[in-house]
Amino acid sequence: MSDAPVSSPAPSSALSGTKSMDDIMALCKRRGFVYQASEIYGGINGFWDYGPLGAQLKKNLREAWWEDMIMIPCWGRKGPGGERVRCVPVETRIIQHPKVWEASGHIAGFNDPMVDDKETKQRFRADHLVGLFVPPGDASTHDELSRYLADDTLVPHATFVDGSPFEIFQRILEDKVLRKKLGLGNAKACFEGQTGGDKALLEIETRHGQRRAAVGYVPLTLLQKFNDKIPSPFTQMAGSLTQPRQFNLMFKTYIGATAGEDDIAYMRPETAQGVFVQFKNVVDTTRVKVPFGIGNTGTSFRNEVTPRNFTFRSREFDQAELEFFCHPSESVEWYKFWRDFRMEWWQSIGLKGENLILREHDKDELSHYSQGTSDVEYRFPFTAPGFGELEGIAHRGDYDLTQHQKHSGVKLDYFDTERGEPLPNGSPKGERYIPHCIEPAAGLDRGVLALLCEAYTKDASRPSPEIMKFHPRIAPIKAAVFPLVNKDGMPEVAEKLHGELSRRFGRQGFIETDAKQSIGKRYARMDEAGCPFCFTIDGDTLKDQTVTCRDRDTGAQQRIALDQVPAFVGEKLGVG
RNA sequence: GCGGGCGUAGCUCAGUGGUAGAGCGUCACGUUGCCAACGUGAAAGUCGAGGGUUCAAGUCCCUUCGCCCGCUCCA
Repeated sequence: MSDAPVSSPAPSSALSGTKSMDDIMALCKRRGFVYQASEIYGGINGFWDYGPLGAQLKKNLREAWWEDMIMIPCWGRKGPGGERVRCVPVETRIIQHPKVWEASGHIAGFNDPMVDDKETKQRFRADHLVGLFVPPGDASTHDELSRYLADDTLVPHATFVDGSPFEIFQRILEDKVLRKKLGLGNAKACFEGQTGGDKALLEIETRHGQRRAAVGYVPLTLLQKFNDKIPSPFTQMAGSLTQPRQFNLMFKTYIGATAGEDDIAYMRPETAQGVFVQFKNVVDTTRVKVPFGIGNTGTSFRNEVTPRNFTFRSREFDQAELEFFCHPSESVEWYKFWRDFRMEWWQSIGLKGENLILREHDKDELSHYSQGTSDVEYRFPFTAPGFGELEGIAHRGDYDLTQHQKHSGVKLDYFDTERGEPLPNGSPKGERYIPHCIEPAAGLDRGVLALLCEAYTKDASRPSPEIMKFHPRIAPIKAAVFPLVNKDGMPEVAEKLHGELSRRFGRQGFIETDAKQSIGKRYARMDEAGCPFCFTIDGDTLKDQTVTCRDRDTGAQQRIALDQVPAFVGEKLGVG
């Protein structure tokens, strides 16, 4: 932490789980952090706006990310190879060629058909439905049974959703009670060695004698044709399942004024693909050398099934993503490097303590192409005692560049002039490869929400019980200047100091001043808004040129020289 | 999409079918001597929206929208 650019506030010991989300939401509205979108029209489900303080808070978070990831990556630290980390930005469009989303897998992956069981009110993904298929005639070979699964002609004898075909297969083998319930006699595994993840073969006894049966995924086409005949996985009764319904998680739009079906485009569900699509241009035009990163920030859209939990699962949200490209042999080292740095970074802006965790995904949780994924997770009041994801750091291998190379027909490999056997003239021969990619992908709106939840503090012993303890670096209001009373020359001194602080720090956040009402009330207002420091001009200021500096978190006061105030603020904000 | 809860001033909430209320906050004026001080005054509401019952609806009924909680979902 010694190279972190700013000093840290006192760690907050309060667990998020003990804070009230209702209180936090009320304060967010009252102080202008978060408003409901389109509120005067009744609001619109899944969308939230930021008020003045929220907008500045989010801007500070985005800029902290930009500074520490792009301009001076990792606070100037060296990467695993001993060189400084190098990153460049791009800014890519929300709307891309529709093929981008075919290549990335989002159009397929974000269109999961769902089925509801009308009896039990349960919903499941249609492609998770596993059936036990008992053919009417004899089907003794793997191929013959497989044909039934692909044929869409055989209605399953029973269905399941909580497991892979192989797991269901094992359950049927081992569970006598289940077999009885399904009207089956003895069962044993057959075709040893041919059982696999997506189908498995059983030898069973039924009323009609010895049969061979298959366990496999129920094809979608079969569900559409026979869904009134397919038994519910929850009751094994037919007739209670709905038709498979598309849940379109991609936002669709139309390009051009005479929009028709040919003009369909999609709003991006993540900013990362913009980087992969421009990878070749960045390499060709900016003299970057692997290893290096490309950062991209901006708005993304997902038609969440159920937007919930304040701004946590909004349908429109901002991301800050870095795609870091490296040689395959160094990728695991870089993955660990970024994983650890990103955790440290969130801690550096105030998410201290046990509410923040780094969670390494289990092997079976990983995408098929990933060699490692970690989440930085925060214990929100609404997830406690569980955690919600703020950022995912994924080892994506060469998956994305390979996909786009395949779909676009454009070569996306990289010629590394510093690798390969030395040539007779001493220079390396060079090596051509598709770089591996490490992706730290942060949610900015979730980050803001975590900062709000972490900052929110209720302290009944204080005259103003609600305090937003933002880290000075991200606090939307940086400082406030008050005349103790609105006379005797104090307002003039306050005005001068306010002007000076505004000139020096007004780019980082608001500098407030207020001469109305009691000093306690003015302090209290700043506590709720999360202003870390208040400077008060009093009678002594006129005599000895000192002011009171009041600390938000403790309420403690110290006197400092009037002309030292800008230096004091600069040091606390880390901008000298 | 299902089930439950809620929706009255900026916030927190009272409100028995019969005049729209309180506290806090906000603003103005006065006062002021370091923690939501005090006094006086003011602004602020289509009672979420639409329809119905009634002489009369914030209150009863129906529909709808939004928020919260639990399911479901989150490549």
